[in-house]
Amino acid sequence: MFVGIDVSATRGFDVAVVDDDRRLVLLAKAKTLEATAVIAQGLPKESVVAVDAPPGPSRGLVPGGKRYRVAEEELHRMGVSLYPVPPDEATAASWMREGFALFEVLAKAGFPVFFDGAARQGVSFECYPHLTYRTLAGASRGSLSKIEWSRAALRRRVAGVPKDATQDELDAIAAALTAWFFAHEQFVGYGDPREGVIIAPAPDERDEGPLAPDQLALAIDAPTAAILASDTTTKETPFAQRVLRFVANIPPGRVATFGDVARACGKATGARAVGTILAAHPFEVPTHRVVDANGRPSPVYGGGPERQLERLTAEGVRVDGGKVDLKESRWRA
DNA sequence: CGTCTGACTGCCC
DNA sequence: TGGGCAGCCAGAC
Repeated sequence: MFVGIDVSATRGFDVAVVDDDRRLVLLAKAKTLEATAVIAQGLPKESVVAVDAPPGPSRGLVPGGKRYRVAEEELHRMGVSLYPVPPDEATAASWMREGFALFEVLAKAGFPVFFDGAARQGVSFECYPHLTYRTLAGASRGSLSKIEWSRAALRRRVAGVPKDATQDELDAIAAALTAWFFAHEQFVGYGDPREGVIIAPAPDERDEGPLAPDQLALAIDAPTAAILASDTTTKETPFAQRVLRFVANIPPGRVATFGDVARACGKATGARAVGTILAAHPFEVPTHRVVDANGRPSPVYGGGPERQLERLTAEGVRVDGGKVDLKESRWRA
């Protein structure tokens, strides 16, 4: 089985499983690391697990005392940006720390991290869905929204992708697909093996896509399936999920405007709706990192706008005259 | 369903 | 610089 896991610090783990014919056989959300561990333990030994998160901190191998990883350096040179992993675990973003923990769980379940050498089964590795999409759909996203672009990249590569899949789910499927390419010796790795590599597909030119017609079937043992079934509620709409995922990924010390979030989530004029969604999830994502187009905090932020600015100040954001310096602190994903 | 409201924006004074 | 205002989208009846 080829397994993909999308990690979110606040909303748990999305898990996708693809079989050898590239049919999606399982798509579910596990809210906790423990639930994910149960899934991992139920996997066949010869599975390959791809995770959208780093396995460990930077080892400082980039010349010049840089703090990020070699993989980030290499991808940056290719025009692919990703949030850098710091050398010290304590300052890593919470979703990164979830990733570190997940890789430990996977190792215990019989899937140690792959560092280099020939592809083999019974391993886990880091992937980056954005990079996978880029390889499969082309570098330019054009006028497509992120989710449309993601879906286009997976079309004809994986059978059985639900029409209403969220971005989290698509990312998990992209990870599972990356595991498939890895196991079929069609992959490239970025980074230094001593530190950890990011794996991306390198599709064979003769690649003809999934071999079987669309169909969904559970191929996991019953106890695991039962746990998944009880843990699969996703009440948010796809747009709301994208918004929450995006905001969850704004790093400490950076901010985004409501309009930035709306644009990144595929609805350029949906800034107001972003506010609606954040208001409904005040504790699940770092909403203090979202400010208006002038850099001002929300008048109705829990605890007051001053509290929001305090939190930002504590993260190192410069605040002046009741507003943040957007030029300096704005985050571009 | 239709209608209303809001952690928004850009544009016009 | 700042207030008014129309347009916008998701969520709540």
